Amino acid sequence: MAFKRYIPVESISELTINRLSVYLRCLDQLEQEGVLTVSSQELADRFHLNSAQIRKDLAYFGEFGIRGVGYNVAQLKEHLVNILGLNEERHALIVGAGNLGTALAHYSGFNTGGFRIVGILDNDPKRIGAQIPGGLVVEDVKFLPDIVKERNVHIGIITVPAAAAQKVFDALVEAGVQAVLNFAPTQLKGHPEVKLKNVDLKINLELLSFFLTQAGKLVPPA
Amino acid sequence: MAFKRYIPVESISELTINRLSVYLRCLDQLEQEGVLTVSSQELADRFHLNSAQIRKDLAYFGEFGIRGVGYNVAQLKEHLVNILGLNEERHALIVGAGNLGTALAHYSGFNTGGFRIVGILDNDPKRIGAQIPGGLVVEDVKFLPDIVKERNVHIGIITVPAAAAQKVFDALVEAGVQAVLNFAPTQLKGHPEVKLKNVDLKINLELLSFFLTQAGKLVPPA
DNA sequence: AGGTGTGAAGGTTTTCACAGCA
DNA sequence: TGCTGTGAAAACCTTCACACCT
Repeated sequence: MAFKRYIPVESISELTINRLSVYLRCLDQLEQEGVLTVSSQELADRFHLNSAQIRKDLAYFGEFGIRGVGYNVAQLKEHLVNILGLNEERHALIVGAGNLGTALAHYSGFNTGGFRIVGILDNDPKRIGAQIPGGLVVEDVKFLPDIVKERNVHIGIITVPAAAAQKVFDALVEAGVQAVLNFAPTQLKGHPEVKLKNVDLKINLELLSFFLTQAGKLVPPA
Repeated sequence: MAFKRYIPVESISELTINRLSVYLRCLDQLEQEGVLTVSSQELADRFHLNSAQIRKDLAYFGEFGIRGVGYNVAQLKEHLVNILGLNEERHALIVGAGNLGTALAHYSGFNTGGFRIVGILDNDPKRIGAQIPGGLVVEDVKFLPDIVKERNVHIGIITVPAAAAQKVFDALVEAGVQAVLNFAPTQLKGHPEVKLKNVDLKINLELLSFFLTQAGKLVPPA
């Protein structure tokens, strides 16, 4: 391997990082099937991806393949786990014990593979004390700062209504959380030192609605 | 307005369509505050967007502004609602009555603003018949084709485990559904005539984990 | 004056295509 | 031979900057 100049991680696109997760899912499946080695072309054909893109994405982080052969499935999987930081357990705290927050608290995807929900908070006395399947109990949001420190929370998850989201975000940042996943449909004012990722589920429905409505139509040009 | 050559809707980026939804949220908020008129610059400042991008996104669909003034909030909102097809009610069917599916069935974001969940299906006898808050009852997935036709389902929502997702997707397509939102963490083989949108919630957590792990680190260059 | 609509410039991401290595 | 890793090209997306209109 030739000498390499190093670049900061911030210069890698989120699109690339998201695809690493996708590759990880694919490798999981191949491993379960007992496949030991896979080429970028096989991966691409099997999972409807682009082989050059796979190789480029991986090349940001090292040289993991063997020319003429491909990638060792187990090894590449481990590399991806390390790159994504999934080797150490991440603690997440949910704020907002409505439908979505409650569902995420016992959603298997959020309690496996390196992640654990360590608490769920609300400000509504009717919700505080409620049992969540999986063992959690809804706690009062006023304890947020203590909980973040005591339970070593890395990631905050906002599932409160839009109007309350900014206050919750500020409180999470103030308490020292480094990363936040926001499900509230509102544009939060960002603290630059905290990584914020917005997920508006309804946007996806609206996108589908757009295609249902507009299919085959013509619109003015750019 | 000058003559315009028309372009197919397919040539407009999903990124643009997603931003239309964001603009709609912003306009909702401005309308609630009683703001009647807004310029692209004001919108951008207020919600941390880019004014040129707002104007370009809107320009795909027509000329909605008044030079020297800006946009009429109520009018622009109505234009966006029409563009996104939210003026007519969209029927969605959830397949998979686990945590996530159940939560989405009574998630307010999925039962307002043009959308209505008209059913939730599962293949597990222990779940079939269960009451969902909001009035739905879990039904047997074997009735999927009939339900799609009888209830005029436009959008399928897949919340089954990854291993079952492809079969559910094929069944939805077979039944005549035109658009599908897939929450299962797997790469579905697409039927080209059906719009498929994947949402893997865990990918977002993994992205945050990546930034927590890699913050400030250096990696080999592209 | 003031803000839209839009060509053109600039930046980013994807894809191509092949040198080089196992 | 066969596949990786990677410059170069192509495609795509964002931002600039200003002509034009109200």
